[in-house]
Amino acid sequence: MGTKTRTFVTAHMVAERAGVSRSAVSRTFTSGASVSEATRKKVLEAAASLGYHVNHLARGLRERSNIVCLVVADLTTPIRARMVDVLTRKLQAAGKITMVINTETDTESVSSALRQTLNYRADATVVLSGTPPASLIETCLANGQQVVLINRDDRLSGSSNLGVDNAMAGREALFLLLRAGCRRLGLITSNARTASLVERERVFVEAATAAGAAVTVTAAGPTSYASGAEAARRVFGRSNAPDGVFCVTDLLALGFMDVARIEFGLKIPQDLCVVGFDDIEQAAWHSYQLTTFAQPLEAMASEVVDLLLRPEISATTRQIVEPLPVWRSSVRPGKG
Amino acid sequence: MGTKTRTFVTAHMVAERAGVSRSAVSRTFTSGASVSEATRKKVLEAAASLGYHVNHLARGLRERSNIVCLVVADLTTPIRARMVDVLTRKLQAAGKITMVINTETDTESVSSALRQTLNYRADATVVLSGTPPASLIETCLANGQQVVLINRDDRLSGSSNLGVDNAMAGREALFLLLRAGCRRLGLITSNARTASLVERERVFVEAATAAGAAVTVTAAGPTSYASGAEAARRVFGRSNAPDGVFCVTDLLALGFMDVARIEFGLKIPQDLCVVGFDDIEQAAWHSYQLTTFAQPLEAMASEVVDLLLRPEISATTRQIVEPLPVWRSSVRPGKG
DNA sequence: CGAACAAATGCACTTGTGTGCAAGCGCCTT
DNA sequence: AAGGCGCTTGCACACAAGTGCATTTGTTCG
Repeated sequence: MGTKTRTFVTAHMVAERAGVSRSAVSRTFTSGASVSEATRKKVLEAAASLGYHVNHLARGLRERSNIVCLVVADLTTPIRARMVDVLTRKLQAAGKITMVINTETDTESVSSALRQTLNYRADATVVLSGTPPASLIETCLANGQQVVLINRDDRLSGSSNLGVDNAMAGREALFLLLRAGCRRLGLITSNARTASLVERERVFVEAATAAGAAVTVTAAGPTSYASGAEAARRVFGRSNAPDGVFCVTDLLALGFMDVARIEFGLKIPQDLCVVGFDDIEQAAWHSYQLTTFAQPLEAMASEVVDLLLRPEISATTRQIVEPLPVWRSSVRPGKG
Repeated sequence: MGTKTRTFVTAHMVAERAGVSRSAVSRTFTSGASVSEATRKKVLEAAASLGYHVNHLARGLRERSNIVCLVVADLTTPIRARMVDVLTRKLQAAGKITMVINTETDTESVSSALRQTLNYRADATVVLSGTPPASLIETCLANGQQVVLINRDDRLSGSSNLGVDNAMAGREALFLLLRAGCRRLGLITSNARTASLVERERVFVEAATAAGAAVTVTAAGPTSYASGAEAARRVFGRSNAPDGVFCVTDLLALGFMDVARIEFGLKIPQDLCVVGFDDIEQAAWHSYQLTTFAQPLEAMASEVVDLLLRPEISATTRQIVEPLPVWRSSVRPGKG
């Protein structure tokens, strides 16, 4: 039976109703504070009847806000959606609340996102997309805010960095394709020159040329299914088409596979082997069965939470986690 | 050159640095307040050199917090990810910041999410998943908070409700299948008895029996690709298998299609017609080309923002938007 | 029964901001 | 030149919490 307040219930109102001081109300909701069982009960009753909820904004004025900001672009992408999902879950379990700032990947968008982060006194900012300018990271740190960059350029100082071992994936992808007997290699990437994508490309190409295999690199647009499809049209429209490709992203791989099979009648893995990266849900679908590398999202999220809970030791860390190879049937098994 | 503060910069520090009163600083960052150009400039310089950012938490003590909470489950689902994407975008454009609370669909999880919402003095809560108890909605409203339910049960009073016309989709799906010449109909749903899913099922089955067509209903698990796949195994393992199915969700449809084609060798749409709902990105992929209904997410998000900007007229509204049929090639075209 | 000690309570201050009110200041007009 | 008017500016309060310190209350032991 809440009386029509039309405004938020305050501790003061609860105190009045319960016939105690406001301090008593505050202590009732603070663990470890000294309140008698009798007043505690009175307060809880009054609070329940009024529908009182502690104002975390006011609490955040004196102590930590318990707010963590997630700066992210391309939220609809399966891998990003999963990152946000896992992170929000783990952060909630650690008593934090998540603010999501949906941005573009350009510097200006990311910068304004970071400023929002400061406006809301977030304990920490986790950047999943885009690359913030070093000066702004500096400002965040100067304000006592932690900054964690995930799969970003690792040369940014001051912040904590967390990323998967892209070099390992590049080498391993090459190994899988060579073992399958592929001789004309292709690398499919996007024209978003993210540090992670560039690294996977670089290592793959370097390792291939070192092994004496030629690689043609194709980038047909942003990191998407459509770009993978378009890349396939370009690649198979030319002579000397590849018989084994490494797509730096699963989304690219799936678009590439669809066009290769449907428009060019190729059989996978008989005529063409494909390796992806991310292990998005769709890679496991019956139509694709894509061999790829899984980002250990759970472990990465736990690592982030760990960093946040020990603010001290986090200065300029660089954590690298190993991607997990997932063998499916888009690559021929090695002989023997 | 920020001095190492290790704590957030306050308006007081800026005032000291600029040699003015704290009020002057506050007014500088409040549009429409009266400040001379000279002091304004001094303040802005001091603020920039210290890296000052207005504390929105403190501001939120007096006025609206500009925080909007999104309560959502199954965030990795493509349709949910898109909803969150579109909503965060529109809310940001309207000057709001989004808090995401990732919950399960059970009542207890949703309830605790709603309480968090109150704790952070959110101006409004938007519920995308699960169904909160009416009493808690009442509490939110009594606290002056708006509640918007999207695609939820519309019998919940007090809140604003927003949803797509599920009945229309059910009827139209039946029409498409009958026109394609399908005679043995199937309905694939999940065992998550969401109001939307139940409604689509109900209308489809009722309209079918009214038209003299038999329908077998199959639910093989939660709303997912795997459940759709499992449903196909059950349906085609029996005699009298359907030649036209309406899957209440695209994800179910895609799993169903994959198993029908790959494990049972059926051709779509020659042997089997499939209609989905949601128009997720994957429905448009070359492997599927699924005929489905698009949720007008942009329009729905705009509607939500509209509701938030006019708090008065929002009491107990029920807005229904029309889903948009998307014809692809998983259903045979009608003759003629 | 009184003293000593522990628990509970309230006062007042703190956090960072916005703003009403009154005072200060300068400029224009009569 | 003096009054008036308008633009600035600072003081003080409000917002909603947590907490140190002093005070009150209650209990137990001598």
